[in-house]
Amino acid sequence: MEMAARPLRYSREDIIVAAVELLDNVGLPDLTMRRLAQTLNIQPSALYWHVTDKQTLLAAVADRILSRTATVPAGSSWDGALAAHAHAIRSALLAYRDAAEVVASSVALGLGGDATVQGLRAAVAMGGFDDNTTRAGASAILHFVLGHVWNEQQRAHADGFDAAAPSVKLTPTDWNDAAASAAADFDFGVTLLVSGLAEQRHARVSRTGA
Amino acid sequence: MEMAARPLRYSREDIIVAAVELLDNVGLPDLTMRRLAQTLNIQPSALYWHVTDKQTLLAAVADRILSRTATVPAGSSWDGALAAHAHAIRSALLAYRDAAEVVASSVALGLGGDATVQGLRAAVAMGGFDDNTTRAGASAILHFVLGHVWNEQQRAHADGFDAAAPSVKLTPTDWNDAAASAAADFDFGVTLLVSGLAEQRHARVSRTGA
DNA sequence: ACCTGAACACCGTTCAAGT
DNA sequence: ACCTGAACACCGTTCAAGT
Repeated sequence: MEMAARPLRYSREDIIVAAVELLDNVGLPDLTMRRLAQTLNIQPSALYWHVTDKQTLLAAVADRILSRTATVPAGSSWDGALAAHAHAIRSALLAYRDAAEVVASSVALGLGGDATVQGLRAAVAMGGFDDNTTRAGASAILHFVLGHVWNEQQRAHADGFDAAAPSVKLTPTDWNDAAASAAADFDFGVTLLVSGLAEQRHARVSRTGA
Repeated sequence: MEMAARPLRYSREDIIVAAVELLDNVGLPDLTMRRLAQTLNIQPSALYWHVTDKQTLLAAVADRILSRTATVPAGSSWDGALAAHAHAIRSALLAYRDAAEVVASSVALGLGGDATVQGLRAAVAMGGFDDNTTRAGASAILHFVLGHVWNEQQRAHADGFDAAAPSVKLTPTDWNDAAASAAADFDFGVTLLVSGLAEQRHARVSRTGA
């Protein structure tokens, strides 16, 4: 029901910001080019002056959602920095509806999340690992983070408005428990990967290029 | 160009099998209800007598793709069984185009992959971990596997038919190298999680329910 | 530089009706 | 029990044309 008059002209940035907002309001399945155009009071075709296609727009949306997670907290241990980074990514994703799915898709397509990957690698590299280990370790962490939060957000949406399994009816108290155990499970997964990496460091297994 | 006459009547199983085959042939974006109906020589609406909607069909497709990975190899160590299971899931996914994306979506939706999750948990449980650790550990592994193979399959498709980054032109030799290093990275990720779990076992950290 | 208008080639899903 | 025919309410994208 937004009736604010539109500016005479939009920038590409405006389109991306509006897309992030629409994503958060209606979810990924309803984030369509036509609906986005509608909220901006322009024709659908006008969007294609600013972005080449929907996939590219979604990649830009993903990068914007992740934009505050690129910096590595300096002056701490590599394992602490890595865990902190993983948690920062989770927080950024939880801030927008369906964000994990959008980011996971863009990352899989190789279109987004580049700065975030760099940040994770930087944290791993602090541990003095070789390049291959750094790359593989960072991407293992990223995959876990995206998969976990994707599940988390999907369950939240299902429990919020769906019948799901009619046998288990969730009360607000259960909802808090679910959120707490999701956070605990996330932390556990991160710990698993970080300590696995630490173990690798101790074992000094050679992992030089293919 | 299949011109084989269709049977008088299809079963739900026939629909699922045809969907898996179509997925492998044309990929997920082109796996539409209308196109599936076309390959079966029936009207699109006829599909809805067999399945309630596309989401449910895709969940059934996911379960079928994973169907040969549910059993735990008996008589080995828990960590060996777990790693073997992870590799079995990867193999099953690599057998069909875009399989990782289909399975990841179904798992996130909570609609499929149940038997596979049970199998992973059974392997972890062999290590004598408590229920929470078993659940969280198994799902961490599954998230990594799905994320990794999703990337792997997406890159394979991009390199096969796309311009991608015109700066790097991939030769068949590079293609082999890429496949080998993908396998190595996968194995490394699995090792990270398994050894992280082993470490947890040694440390005997209490992780009783929320 | 930025947008409109109109079209193209599609989607998933429902539902009465047929056999 | 299984399928047809026809419709509904949408999609993403292109492209000439306007300002």
